[in-house]
Amino acid sequence: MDQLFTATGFDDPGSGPLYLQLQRRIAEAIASGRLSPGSSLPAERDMAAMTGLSRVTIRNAIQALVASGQLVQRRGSGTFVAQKVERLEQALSLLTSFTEDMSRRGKSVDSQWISRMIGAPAPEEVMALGLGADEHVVRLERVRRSDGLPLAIERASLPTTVLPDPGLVEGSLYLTLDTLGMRPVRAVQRISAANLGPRDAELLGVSPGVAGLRIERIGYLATGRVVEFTRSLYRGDAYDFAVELKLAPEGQAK
Amino acid sequence: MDQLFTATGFDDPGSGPLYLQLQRRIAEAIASGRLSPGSSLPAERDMAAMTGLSRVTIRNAIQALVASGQLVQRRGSGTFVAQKVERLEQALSLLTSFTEDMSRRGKSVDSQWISRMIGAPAPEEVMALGLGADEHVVRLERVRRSDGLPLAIERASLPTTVLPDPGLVEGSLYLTLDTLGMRPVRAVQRISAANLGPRDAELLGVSPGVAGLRIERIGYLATGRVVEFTRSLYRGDAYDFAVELKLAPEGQAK
DNA sequence: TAGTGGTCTAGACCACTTT
DNA sequence: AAGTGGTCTAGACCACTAA
Repeated sequence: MDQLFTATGFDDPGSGPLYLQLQRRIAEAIASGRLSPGSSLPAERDMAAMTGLSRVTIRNAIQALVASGQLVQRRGSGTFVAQKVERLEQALSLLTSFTEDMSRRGKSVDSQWISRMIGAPAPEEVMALGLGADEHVVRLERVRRSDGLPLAIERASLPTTVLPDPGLVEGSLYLTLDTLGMRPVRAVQRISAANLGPRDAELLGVSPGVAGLRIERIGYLATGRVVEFTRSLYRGDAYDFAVELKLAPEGQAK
Repeated sequence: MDQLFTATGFDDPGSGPLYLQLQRRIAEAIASGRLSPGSSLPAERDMAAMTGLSRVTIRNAIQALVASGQLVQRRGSGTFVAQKVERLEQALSLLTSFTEDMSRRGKSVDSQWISRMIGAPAPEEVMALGLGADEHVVRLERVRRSDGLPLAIERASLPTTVLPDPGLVEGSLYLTLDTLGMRPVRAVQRISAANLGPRDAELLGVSPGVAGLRIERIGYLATGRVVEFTRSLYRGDAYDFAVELKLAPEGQAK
């Protein structure tokens, strides 16, 4: 960190904007390990003094690194190199719950409940769950953590006819459904990517704008009845989903 | 747009930072349609004069909307509301190529080649393709577009023993492999989310930092031989991947 | 209380696009 | 040539955290 923030080497003409030059310097220092995870950077005002740049320029350089999750800023405290997050991989070919998936690979799992409630369904929920008039839904909203690290936000909606009481779910949702004879045997998922909003980012402990994996799942019983409608948001830097694809059988091709 | 940028209504105490208040105003105007896709916003200096805020604050408000793809800025030209992008959905259960997938739903497909070359494999490629010593790889890099809109960047690597000449691929890679008797029947994909870097964002016509869907695929012949290693980056706002999951058969459970 | 990041300002010059 | 976004500065006050 000693010669990282010097005034030397900032020659505008060839190397682009100053804030990008500084950003590159810091990114390389992190990648090379010269700045190790958890270590703190100098205060913004100090960096400005050391480099001869203005504080606004310093902030501009830092901003992208915060947005991409490489740095973390805490007001009143400082700027720090983010902890490395081990990237987990989930097989998508099998229908397993978060809890089962994690414990299979020896990770601890816990949930931080945000809300558990019964209410009138939103139009989106009526559609997804195929609800009749005056049917109600149970909503379970929680942050899923593994080894203490927030990995995903899970927002599940189920008809009260499937899950009468949200208090029944403690750990695994699928385990609870199992005991009720309501475990889905089939599910359809839609996967997309989106920048995390401020609220979701805070729940996951990352900066707003970081890329997240958004997954919508509708689970079915063997009878074809819909039992769950779950919207999850995974940290993009912490999760891989693996899928195995097969060629369509000749007769089935369309 | 007439009363969108007035000085009224910016009372700090209750509503948070000024730039967030303005950002919210603009986002709502876009969502409600008062600002329609393609229409231009006033120049930053004009917005500053109209609202009584400084230009820096205006830029701060606009920045997040640009980062999330709702606005587009063009130097020397202006700030515009982004065109709406129809969200496409791809079934992941079947092994199909981009070209086949798109034409099945009646979209035009074209590719913009970035490079087609033969070279020595990178370590990553040796790993994925299971290459021997002095085997070479064909690299195909292109931007995939549908109806003229860039949707994905595709970077494919194949052993020269599978595809001797990159010039053989014009449209669909899988169609070309088909004629060579080298079409994969099975593939494994890994899906994750990442913020797009400046180069990839430019190729896709979005702003750096926008969330993208990253997909790595390894394709196998019936014999088990690896034929392709493809890394793709999809626009997160334009693509959904759909997957159907099934419960593990009892006997196969582990 | 001292130090940190968060916000905000007024003004400046540059690079680019449009006319 | 005029207008636009892109970059940069010096200085200020606020909100939060830590000792």
